[in-house]
Amino acid sequence: MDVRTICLGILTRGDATGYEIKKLFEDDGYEHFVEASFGSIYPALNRLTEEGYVSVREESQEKRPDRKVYSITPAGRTAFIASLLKPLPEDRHRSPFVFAMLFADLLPASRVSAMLDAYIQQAEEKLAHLNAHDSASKSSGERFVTGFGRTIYAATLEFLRTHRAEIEQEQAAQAAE
Amino acid sequence: MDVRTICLGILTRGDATGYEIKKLFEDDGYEHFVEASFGSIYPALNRLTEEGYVSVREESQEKRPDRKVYSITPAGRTAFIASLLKPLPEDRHRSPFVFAMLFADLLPASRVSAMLDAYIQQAEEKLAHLNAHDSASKSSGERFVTGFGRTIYAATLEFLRTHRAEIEQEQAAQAAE
DNA sequence: GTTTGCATGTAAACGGTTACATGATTGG
DNA sequence: CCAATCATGTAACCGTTTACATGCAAAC
Repeated sequence: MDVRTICLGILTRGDATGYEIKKLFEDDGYEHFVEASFGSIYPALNRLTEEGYVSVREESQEKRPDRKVYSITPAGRTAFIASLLKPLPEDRHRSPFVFAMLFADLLPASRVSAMLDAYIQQAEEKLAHLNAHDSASKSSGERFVTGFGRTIYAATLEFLRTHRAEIEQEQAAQAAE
Repeated sequence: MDVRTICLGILTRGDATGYEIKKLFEDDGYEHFVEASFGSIYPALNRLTEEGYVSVREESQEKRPDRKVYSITPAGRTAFIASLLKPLPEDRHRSPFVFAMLFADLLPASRVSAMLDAYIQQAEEKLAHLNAHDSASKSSGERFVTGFGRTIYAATLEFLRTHRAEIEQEQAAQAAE
């Protein structure tokens, strides 16, 4: 899913600035599934404007920088929905952590434990973040996605806690050689 | 995790050609966590050779194209382990499916159901692929990773099956308006 | 007084994918 | 006969990240 489509999607929920688009994603916990940086959002928004998929109005603010508030146009809405009707690209998961675990036997036991600790802590934080969100005032799609995220993180934590010993013990054996 | 590091990692398990590196990853089910295409593997291998992290020997074969078999050098092994001792980059998950579910209310009910069906089927296939693999003749790290994958796919399927109605019903309500 | 938040943008660099080129063999 | 497997490689293209530039205000 490219940044263009992501921007259009968010704008179907209401007007927003480029800055807000980024914040919205982070606050709502969707950054677990889709990402975008400012360096890609701003150019995407400019291109969408040129193409007529969004419109802009500039707002001057006191004590704050000027902002450009974007609205999706009917053409943009149509294009967005069309993009969801096309076959979706497959998921991509890249996990340096999992890759590293593959080679646990080459690493010092302390490093493996540290990696596990860090990864577990991150998962806990992400889960807490998802739980912190009130499920009220959300569409069913949003509740579904939040629930999905919670399920994945919970399963991840459960697995890591019950199985970490299996690679940590291997380490102990190695070290004792 | 860049392709260079991935190649080095695989070569710690034994010599391989660029072609085999790709196949190994797919067969072992690691493509769920790390990806690499030929277009990135071959240049990576050439660069690693220049840098002295791997060595090559060319093998002429009858009835098959020539192959270049790569071996990791001591320097490569050291560099690989060093890369796993540095702080790991964070996981990246990009799921066009999850993104689309966020906007289920904008789509025809049939499309939402079709997306769910397709995603569930894919998860089933990936899970079956992981289960098909004998856990014998694997390092503890490999068993750990395979188990982790199984857990995630199982949790995914469980969630989707028990919660899909929540977004499909919304659709029904919309359609009835 | 430094960091954080608000706010937009550009440019270079990067890493990677896609498509293409080549070509023999085996299996369906 | 066609598709798949084996096998390597290049080049164009793509989207994105990173770093930088700017600047004020509020919070700590």
